[in-house]
Amino acid sequence: MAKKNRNSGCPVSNSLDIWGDKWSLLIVRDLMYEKQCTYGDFLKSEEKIATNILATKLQILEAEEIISKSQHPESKAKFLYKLTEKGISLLPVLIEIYLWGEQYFELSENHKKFLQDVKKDKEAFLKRAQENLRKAL
Amino acid sequence: MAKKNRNSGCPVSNSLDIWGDKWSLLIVRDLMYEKQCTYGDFLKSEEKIATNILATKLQILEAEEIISKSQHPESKAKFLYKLTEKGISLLPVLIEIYLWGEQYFELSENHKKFLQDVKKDKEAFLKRAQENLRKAL
DNA sequence: ATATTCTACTTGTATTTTGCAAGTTAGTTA
DNA sequence: TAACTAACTTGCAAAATACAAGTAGAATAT
Repeated sequence: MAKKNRNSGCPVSNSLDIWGDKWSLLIVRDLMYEKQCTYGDFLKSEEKIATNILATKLQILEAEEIISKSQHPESKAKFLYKLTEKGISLLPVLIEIYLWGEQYFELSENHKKFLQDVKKDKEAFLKRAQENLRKAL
Repeated sequence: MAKKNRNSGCPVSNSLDIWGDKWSLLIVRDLMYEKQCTYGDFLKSEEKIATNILATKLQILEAEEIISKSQHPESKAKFLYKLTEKGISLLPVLIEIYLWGEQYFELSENHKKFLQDVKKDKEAFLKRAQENLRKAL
């Protein structure tokens, strides 16, 4: 699972090479909400990612230093996944995707509530959320 | 090439179902820069998309009303692809991806210049760029 | 202590998507 | 009217995705 060579010179292309797929940003989304997740937590989320895909994507995101993997303080059988600083800096991207999606899809109540919060003051929300996530680093 | 059923309730998941891949946002990027492109223009861009993939992605993006296809005013052999309003509203997403990528990749000179412009005043840039694209609608 | 369950995966295989190379067809240009 | 261009399509190989089942070590229940 080595890093691919990225030489496009375009930051969009290089970024999409890492997390431009159906699942990576959903993993980041889960970590934005939960701060830290176990393997099982990811499996539980609504979109029902297949376990082998999850394993692969977690490996890639860890290799790219977007997430980190650490021991669970209460069990040797569990691991905790968290966003790194590089992952936390993806929040503005994620929020803009939320805001775009809001315009064109029917949302569930919890997502509506989340966006209400975001839209009150986007910059303030981001700052708050990112600071909050940094505490878990 | 029918639309898939999207019922996740999460706007991120629903959005990624449409354009969560390596190529779709690069097509949007090209249209942000160029305003309107022919099929051949897309093929010329740096990342060298395969022609069958391009055809498929253009179809999907058109079906999702993110881009529109119209006759070229000067030739019956050519078509013009443009961003729709739905596509234009993807610009904030694209810009945040640019800004994220800037932090973690080496950029080419033209992308550096572009970002310098963006960073002077992000909101103003977006408004200007979006208004500019709307003129071509 | 040991059998059962839990947690984080891995493996096998089918399906879908991506990628490359080579057509094809209608419209344009020499 | 022949060559060329533009926008695709087709065929096939390779890779990614998806589903189902299995495994190994740690925790829990008996």
